[in-house]
Amino acid sequence: MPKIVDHNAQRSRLLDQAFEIFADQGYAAISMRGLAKGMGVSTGTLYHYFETKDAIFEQAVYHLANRHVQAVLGIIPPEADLNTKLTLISDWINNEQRNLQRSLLLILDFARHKSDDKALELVRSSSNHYRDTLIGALGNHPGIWPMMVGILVAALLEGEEIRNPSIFLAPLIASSGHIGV
Amino acid sequence: MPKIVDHNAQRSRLLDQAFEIFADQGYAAISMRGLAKGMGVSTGTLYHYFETKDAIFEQAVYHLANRHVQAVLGIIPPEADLNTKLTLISDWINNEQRNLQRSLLLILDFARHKSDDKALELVRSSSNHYRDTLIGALGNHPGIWPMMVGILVAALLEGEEIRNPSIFLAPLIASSGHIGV
DNA sequence: GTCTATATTCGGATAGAC
DNA sequence: GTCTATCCGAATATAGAC
Repeated sequence: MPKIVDHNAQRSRLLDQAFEIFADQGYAAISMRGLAKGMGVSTGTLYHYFETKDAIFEQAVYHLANRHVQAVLGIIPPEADLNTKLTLISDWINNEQRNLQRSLLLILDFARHKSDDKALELVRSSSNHYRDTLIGALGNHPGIWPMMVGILVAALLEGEEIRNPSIFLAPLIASSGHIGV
Repeated sequence: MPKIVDHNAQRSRLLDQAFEIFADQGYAAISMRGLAKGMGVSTGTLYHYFETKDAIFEQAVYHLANRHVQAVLGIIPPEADLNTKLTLISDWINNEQRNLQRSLLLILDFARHKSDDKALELVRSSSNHYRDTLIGALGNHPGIWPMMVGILVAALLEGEEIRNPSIFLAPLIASSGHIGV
């Protein structure tokens, strides 16, 4: 009988590593050899688990988006009131800001360099995944998604850490009439 | 007699061209040779006007930031009321969205690849230039800057055009008690 | 033209479950 | 010992720089 490894778990581990490398170096800058070396496997192994370099990238992005989304869903009790949910999400953003910013930069970098239809679809669908999760948790208040994205990017531009994102998010929810007033 | 060209005007023209090329290809991807070729001048000419590739990039970014800022200041009568100013800025964002997004992507791309102190300072100071202009025109309402950035980036992610940014900006101003209510 | 570097392929080596 | 998923890395083909 053949050597058995948990194919899915191994795949998942490879995707995590691939994401780190892509996020550090950018999509175009890293070669399959460099990728394999950085992951401690051979190019052959990489092709055993994935079709192409594009496929690795695509799946790595989705993989991390899914992990993020699951993490948010996991910490938000559906029956909690809006104020509690807002606090929980705000804390989560604080803790995950580096990773969220890295994801965002990687996606934008990818969209910049590869602007064919498939690439744009990847960008759109992974960003929608984040957006829909946020809206699902806090409700569809106008501007909550651009504000969320802007908080992450503005912090990058300032070179500072995000302190308390709920300061900016709360008024948007309040003005829709669900909190305070 | 030496050939006379308006040194400043020529410089300015070169910076505009350089920005377009950097914005299209990214900072790391383009060589001085490629830059010169794309601008239709020799590398010698380039080095006559600028010290290094870094210097060209830095000045090109500042040059465009200045142009944008001056454009905004030019269309906003200081004595206009807040609603009028908001409408004017909103229209301007609509018209300039492509260029604003390109600037933003270029700056983020640069910050990603060169993260030494000088690079971070360039990022910070050019982004502050935009932010202070916005705040100077509309007032320092909490969240107005991240919202502005987020509107631009979220549109990139969705692959859609920005329609009416004032929908998102107005409530922030209103909730500070200067408009409506 | 040469040279370099890339993505992808392929024949074979290895590990480990039976 | 047998069998095969897993893994390797040299080889291939192709593209682009110079």
